[in-house]
Amino acid sequence: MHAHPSAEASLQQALAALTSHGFRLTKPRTAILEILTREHGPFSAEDLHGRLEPKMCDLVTVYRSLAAMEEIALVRRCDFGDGSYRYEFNTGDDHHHHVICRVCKGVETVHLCVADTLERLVRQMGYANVSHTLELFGVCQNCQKTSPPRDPGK
Amino acid sequence: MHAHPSAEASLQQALAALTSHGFRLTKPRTAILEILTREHGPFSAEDLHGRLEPKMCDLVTVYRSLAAMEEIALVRRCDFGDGSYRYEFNTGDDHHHHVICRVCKGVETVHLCVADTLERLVRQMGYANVSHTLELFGVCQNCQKTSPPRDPGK
DNA sequence: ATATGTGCAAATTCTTTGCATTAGA
DNA sequence: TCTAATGCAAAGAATTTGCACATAT
Repeated sequence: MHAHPSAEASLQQALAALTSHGFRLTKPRTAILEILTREHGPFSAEDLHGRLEPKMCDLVTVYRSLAAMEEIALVRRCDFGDGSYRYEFNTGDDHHHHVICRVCKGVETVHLCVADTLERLVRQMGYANVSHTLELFGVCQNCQKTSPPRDPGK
Repeated sequence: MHAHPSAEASLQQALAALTSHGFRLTKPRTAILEILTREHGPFSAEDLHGRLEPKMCDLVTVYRSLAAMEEIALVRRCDFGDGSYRYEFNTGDDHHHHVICRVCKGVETVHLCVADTLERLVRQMGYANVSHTLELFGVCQNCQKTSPPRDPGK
């Protein structure tokens, strides 16, 4: 049972990327990447910190590690608009988006992106280096059952 | 020279909406709505506060006013992922998105949305009450001229 | 050996809250 | 009048920074 096509391969690749960029291979960084390559997430810094072995490292180190990894595009930082960031391993090839349940905060992945049209339009407007963020929100099936469909909510 | 088709009309409508929802018509609220209906923004709370007459009100009041207005859908809160929120008047009828320049932080509006396809897909996945956020980022023409196209950016 | 990484504490930034005072309706 | 709105100060939450100590290369 493997979470990803090749979690192990991704991990090795990621570790190599770290060193090739002049970053040192430390226990916390390795541990963080192990989690990120095995489970899709995305995880908040605190989530991640909680999943690490008890005395692995300080929360600050998680933040700093993630910052380093984002710098070299090993991780993507997601913003679900709830005041904290989530991080996920950046496989590079699969551009995808998330559906976040407003109730249980669960996250599913949508492997379809339609923003290319928009990006093209924006390039035509004269912008360079165009990118985008797109997140979807809703109430998942489970949560619909649990609480009757009230709250037309935000 | 009018910024919007009918800034004045929007303002009156907005003020009416406030009272009809049991909110009182105060100077700060009126002033904030004047700005929001005249200029598209979106503005951060501090932007707005800076545009108000010197002693109009405290920044806290701007936050509280915007919260009230968002509650009754008079304003939309945007998240550009830079750690602060921007607010814009919600005309209701024009679903649009923004292009944010990474360099000068300027904002343009894109009157085209392609996320309907995605929303439909997500509904098919079983989600109710589906919505989305979509923001575009790039480097505007001006900023491309100013500084040579370095920084492949975030 | 030596620069990079880490822990701990404190600073920052944006936003929200508590409470006494002021002012709409 | 009488409740809702405001100002000021302080609390909160997430993230970042400073600095002495520890550690990967």
